[in-house]
Amino acid sequence: MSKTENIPDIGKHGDDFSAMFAALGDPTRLAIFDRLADGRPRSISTLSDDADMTRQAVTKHLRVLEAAGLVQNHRVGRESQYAFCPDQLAQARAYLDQVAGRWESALMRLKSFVEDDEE
Amino acid sequence: MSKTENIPDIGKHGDDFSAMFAALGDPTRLAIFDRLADGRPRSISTLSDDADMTRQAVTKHLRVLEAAGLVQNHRVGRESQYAFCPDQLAQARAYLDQVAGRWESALMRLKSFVEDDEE
DNA sequence: ATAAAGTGCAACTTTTTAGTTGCATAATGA
DNA sequence: TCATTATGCAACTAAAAAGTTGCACTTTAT
Repeated sequence: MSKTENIPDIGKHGDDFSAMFAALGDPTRLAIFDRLADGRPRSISTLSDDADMTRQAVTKHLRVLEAAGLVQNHRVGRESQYAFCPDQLAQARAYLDQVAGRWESALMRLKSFVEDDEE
Repeated sequence: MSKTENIPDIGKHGDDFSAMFAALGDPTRLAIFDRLADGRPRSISTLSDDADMTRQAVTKHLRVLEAAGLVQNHRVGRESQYAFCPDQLAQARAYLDQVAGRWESALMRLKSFVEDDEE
């Protein structure tokens, strides 16, 4: 286990993001999340209607999304409404932007290196 | 299975994104991906050095990332170099932006609805 | 009051994923 | 040449995830 290379600070914050990506990493969950992006809260039954699986399965998916902070739940009467929650989405976007930014910077450095080499 | 509500076109493209998110949804893989964002290709051994798991495990993770189009592999001599691949990352960002956009639009509509109601 | 709708909990099976080990093979350096 | 380094393949174990079923409970509508 040589520690020669610089070790990125993943593990400090990287795990958090991976949990959120994991929540989105299931087609059913991503579909639910995508659907809730119109702002309208929906009950579990409503969300289960279009899914080709049990209500219980959908419930589990919703709890995974909730645990990841991607949706919010509040009970109204006998039904529990799940609603889109934009905060974590913003976090995910910020993270991906940051990664893309590092990549761009690396490209720039490589470009200027090549240019320096050519003159 | 009532089809009263409008069904989003997830499944047409949503599954693709979920596969990519799933690839990023593991802390080890996200760490590798994050690390490769500096543009420097690295061999499997190099990437295994800092990981607290077997080289084979890292290899599997790299193949998952490769299958998702997040990294590229090419063999040089006896070692196989894995490099950052920005295309899919851009796709992911675009998708999240689109979702966030839909959410924003929904907020706007709600806002103007409330304003209309108040006057 | 009572049936129906919406949900929750718990136990269970099945499938996938993460990780390991052992062995074989190609490329490199002394 | 021969040891070393880097990798690939296959079989395996262990753990997590996905999904099911059955039953109980609360809320709503008739």
